[in-house]
Amino acid sequence: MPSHNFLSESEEMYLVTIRQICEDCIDKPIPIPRIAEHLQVQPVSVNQMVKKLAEEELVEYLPYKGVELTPKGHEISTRILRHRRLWEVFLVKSLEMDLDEADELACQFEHSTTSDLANRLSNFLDNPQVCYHGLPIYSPEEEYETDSGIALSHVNVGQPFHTLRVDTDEGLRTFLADQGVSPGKLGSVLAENASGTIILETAPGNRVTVTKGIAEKIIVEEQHA
Amino acid sequence: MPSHNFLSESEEMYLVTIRQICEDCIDKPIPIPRIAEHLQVQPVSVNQMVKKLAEEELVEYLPYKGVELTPKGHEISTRILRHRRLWEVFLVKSLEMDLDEADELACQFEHSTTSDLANRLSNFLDNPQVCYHGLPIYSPEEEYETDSGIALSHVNVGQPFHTLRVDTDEGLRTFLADQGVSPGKLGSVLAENASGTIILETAPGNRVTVTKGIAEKIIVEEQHA
DNA sequence: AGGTATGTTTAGGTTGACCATATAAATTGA
DNA sequence: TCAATTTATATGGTCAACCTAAACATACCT
Repeated sequence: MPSHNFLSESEEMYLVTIRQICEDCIDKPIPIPRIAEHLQVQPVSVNQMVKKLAEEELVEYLPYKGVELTPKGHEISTRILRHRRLWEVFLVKSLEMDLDEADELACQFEHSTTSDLANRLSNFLDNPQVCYHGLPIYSPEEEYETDSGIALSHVNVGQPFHTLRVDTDEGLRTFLADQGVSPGKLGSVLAENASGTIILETAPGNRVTVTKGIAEKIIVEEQHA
Repeated sequence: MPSHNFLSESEEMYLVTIRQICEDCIDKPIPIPRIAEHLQVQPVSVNQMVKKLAEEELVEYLPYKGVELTPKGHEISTRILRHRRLWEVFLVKSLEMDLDEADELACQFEHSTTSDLANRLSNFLDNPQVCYHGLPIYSPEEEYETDSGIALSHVNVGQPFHTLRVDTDEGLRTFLADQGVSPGKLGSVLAENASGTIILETAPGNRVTVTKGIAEKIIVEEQHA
């Protein structure tokens, strides 16, 4: 039986954790031990919680394989991440907090944040598209984003694009964000060699070279007209 | 034995509830059933929690009489109320939320708010002195406020003053706030009759008449030179 | 002073989120 | 293919915060 839709803080944390591991590494079913590690909790506990979430149809669980978010679970985690990142931006931008402290607090606030509050906050902050980690702040509509993006490795030379996601680890993401490759930003493909290495231009005169491997993790949308 | 000083959300709620009943009505020891009523909880539960709080030396419990905050308890509840009211002001002033919704949310946020965050928030809001209910936003120093105020009923005719607190029920407090009698606001005593009824001036030409009973609940500080 | 209403405590139960330990099952790789 | 490793589950325990029901103590009023 489904849907009270009253999730505990704990349930919410599990959902976003699963979602974030997903964002980081693409390989679809997330094994339970990885979740345990992220949450600093014993695998047993994750197992129990995953069962509960599966009953509520927020995740699908394939024993010995791992866990995947259902559309419902995806939608909820998207909303929570939106809330978290909006708070992060507020705390850093308006209150000039440390990014680390801001993250910790945002992580608390996200659970008591209603959609209405999030919208007001977004509006107050001039609708930021990206948080201070370069991760996207989803808009309320795209709650189950149909993911129209394609990998940068499949973009033709000369094609302008804007970045949707950067599905890499934190370090690389930060590096790329510094180079102008982060959600919302524009760029174009200048050249590509036989081995798949790609040269981008992210701003006039600012060029970035990435390997094929990395280009596969950069999800973009082609820019037309 | 005392002082981890890690209070659960629940413990914090009990402390501020006791504090607020206190703010509202002055009669010192708060009976357990009143706390239960405020928190919409069974008296048994309050009893248990009060015992725990007493062990932590945050309240003093006199069976069949009631509960009083210790200085430590007072300090903590003051800090929490400061946090709550700052959030309330932010949500209403900056995000234009409904006062009711703002209160509900502020009530959640207060528990994850550090003093540092509160100070930044206060600063961001231009250090407001009063929340939208006309209740004071304590400053971090006066954590155990030595309560220098005197009752308005003891102020001499002609004496200017500023209001510190209005220890009445919500309805009356709102009425008085509308008339210019709320924390931080100035006024002076124009006249007093034999039965103790007092006439105030809160702004040029704006007069308010209050009974002796009410004047006893309005705590002010005399304004000199 | 005594009896009732009110307040307090005891005892036992529930739920949510975690834990440890032990056993069972599946995957992996030599 | 079979042992070694990894992963899952079953069982039972803790702790916090609540609950009900019933027993008990006190206060207050006549």
